[in-house]
Amino acid sequence: MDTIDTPDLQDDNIAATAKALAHPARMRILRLLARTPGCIGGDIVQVVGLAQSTVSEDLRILKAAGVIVGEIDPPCVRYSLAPQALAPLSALIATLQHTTSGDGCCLPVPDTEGF
Amino acid sequence: MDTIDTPDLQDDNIAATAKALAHPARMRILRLLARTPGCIGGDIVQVVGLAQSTVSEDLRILKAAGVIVGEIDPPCVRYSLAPQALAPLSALIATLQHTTSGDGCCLPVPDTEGF
DNA sequence: CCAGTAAATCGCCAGTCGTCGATTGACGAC
DNA sequence: GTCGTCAATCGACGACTGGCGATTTACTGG
Repeated sequence: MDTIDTPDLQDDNIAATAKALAHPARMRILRLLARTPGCIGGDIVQVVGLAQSTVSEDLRILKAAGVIVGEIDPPCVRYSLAPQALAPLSALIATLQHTTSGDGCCLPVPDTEGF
Repeated sequence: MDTIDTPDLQDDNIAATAKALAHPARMRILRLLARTPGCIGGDIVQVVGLAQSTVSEDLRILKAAGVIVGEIDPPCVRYSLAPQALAPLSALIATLQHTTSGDGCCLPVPDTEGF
């Protein structure tokens, strides 16, 4: 397994992506955006049930991690997923899963590199 | 109150898994274990270059998240990956990545169009 | 028995995170 | 010009995390 030889620069990037996901509220936001691409900030505030400022902060974090994008649509802002940002993390997880197991699902390693 | 989100109680679990990955040192440990299954704690301390107590704490976190297991081999402890713990997180990421593309796997993907 | 090694745990500190209310900024409507 | 709405930002607070050294525990070997 030479494909996983510590390219340390990517580690921080991947860790940042994982950190963006590592919060139930942000995960809810991502799920919501997966179901409803282009929904506006106010809707997200309703769904996650936190203060508007808190949700705005979470959206900022997700935007900074590159996993969502915001399109200004004058009264509001429409958010959507930017799933290509998940590719490095996905590749790492696939590598870890690939080492000793082939269980779970039908596809062994999804090729997320050339997405 | 909320009407359109998933009733999935695994959100906290997935967030905890992501949190365990969301740290460069722990990511290094996982990469090392992918390369060298069954290596002992002392080797991990050498590789990550942090204090023994810090590495032990990171190993505890990874163990608590279920992504590694430790087998006591009396002078030492041998650690290995437990990649099946990554499956829920992997499934979530796959869902997010495939919101608009669809896939032939067993995961139920919400119907969305427009990519 | 005691000594040695490896891992886990403890106590502490500094830094970051999560959350909130309040405020500000942008922009269309009137 | 003024107002209303929505999002972003600010300031503050408590809670948690990451890191370390020091200590304790568990087990083997003499």
